[in-house]
Amino acid sequence: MIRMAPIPHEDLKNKLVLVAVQIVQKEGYAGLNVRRAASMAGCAIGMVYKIFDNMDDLAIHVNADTLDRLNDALARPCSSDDPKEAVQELADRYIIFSRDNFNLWSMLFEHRMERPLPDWFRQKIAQNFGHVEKAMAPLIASGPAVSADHAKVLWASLHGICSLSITGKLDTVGAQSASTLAVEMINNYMAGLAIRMAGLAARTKREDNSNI
Amino acid sequence: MIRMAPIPHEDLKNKLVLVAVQIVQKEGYAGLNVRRAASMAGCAIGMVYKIFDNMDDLAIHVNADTLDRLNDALARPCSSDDPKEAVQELADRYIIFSRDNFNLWSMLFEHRMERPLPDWFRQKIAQNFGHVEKAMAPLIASGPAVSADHAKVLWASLHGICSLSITGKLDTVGAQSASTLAVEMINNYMAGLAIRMAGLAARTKREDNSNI
DNA sequence: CACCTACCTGAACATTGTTCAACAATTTTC
DNA sequence: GAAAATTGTTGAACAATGTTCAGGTAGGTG
Repeated sequence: MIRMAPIPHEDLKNKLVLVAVQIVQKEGYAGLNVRRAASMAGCAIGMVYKIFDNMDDLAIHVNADTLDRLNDALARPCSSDDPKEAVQELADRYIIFSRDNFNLWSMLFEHRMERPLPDWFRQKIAQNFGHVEKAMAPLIASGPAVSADHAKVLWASLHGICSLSITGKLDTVGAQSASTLAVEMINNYMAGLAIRMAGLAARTKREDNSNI
Repeated sequence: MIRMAPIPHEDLKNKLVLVAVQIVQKEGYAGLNVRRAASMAGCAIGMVYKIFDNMDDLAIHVNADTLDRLNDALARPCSSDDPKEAVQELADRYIIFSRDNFNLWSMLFEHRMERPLPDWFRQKIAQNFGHVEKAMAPLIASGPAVSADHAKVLWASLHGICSLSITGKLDTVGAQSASTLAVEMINNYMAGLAIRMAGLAARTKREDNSNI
């Protein structure tokens, strides 16, 4: 029985996630399995189970890495302060990311966990939403709670468009049309939102006046 | 070797899809496997492969059945002729369907095919979109092609909201909030669309006048 | 009745996730 | 320094899956 020199678990964990990401990137989630990850990381099968609860756990860590990368892409400051422009730019970055990292991005949604997502993972999701919230903030009069809801709507919608479009369920072709549809969605949503916000502001103002 | 009386393949095909639907309905896609489907349908494992190319093929047929049911739910006439009301009603039905048929609905998106979707399956998807297109048609001045795009945007967005919400990736709870977010999305999108349509109409009218 | 053909069967194989008894290295004890 | 105890690693072995195909069965044909 040849035995490897013991490696700090933290290092092996990083290595395993790294090779898993490489595998998924190249061949999709279907290409990922214990034996391959173990052999590429240079450890025994059993070690994978010392470090992760199971393959699902490893998969979650791959997804976490993807969310981190996506977060990096969204964290760069937008070129405009205008909410609509900024949101549009973020959407573009999202679409580009989903195209350039198709397999990893797909896995984020393909892979359904039986258990509820761990908290640290949900936080990474929230972090991504945060960028949209921030870009929208100037537009929303009613405070950050409402702003968060609008960000969720926009981001979930964007995801839906991206998802159906790229998986060929929209009878359209490729990321180009995802982009077109996303522009349409954001344009109309933001326009409608602006109108309704203006209406709200006017009503509030009238009420203020009548209170004097 | 006990041998069953020969059954017309069409009948066995229907039976296999039926039991597969039952399995997925009760235990999710993960609970579906050849042996179980075969034993529940009262046939040998090999027969499944005589009738379907592989498990993927069976899965597609389960998904097709789900799309048919969803289509039935959407096909009922809406209680209002107003596009916004009608679309809202369709969205509600969609959300209710996704909640009541969670496992089957999930499978529609969980299950990624390696090959492009067969044409007859894409047609079933298009059929579903058709209901939204029809409901929106009165609103859209520029003809059915554009109307189809708007329907796609709305429907894909709705799917995104539903999907992220129900799978717990929106930090919200359950179908109730999916519904709230969907209402918000449709309200704003339709409002924005109405504005921009009005703008387009006005511009077109001006151009008509200047041509006289 | 003997043969043939078509078709159904399930044992067998390959590939996976997962476990755990055996083993090697290191540390502790005397 | 040797023996024992502890710690940590290994990969064979198990169970569950998708898939195939040699072999068996029933009905048709002469």
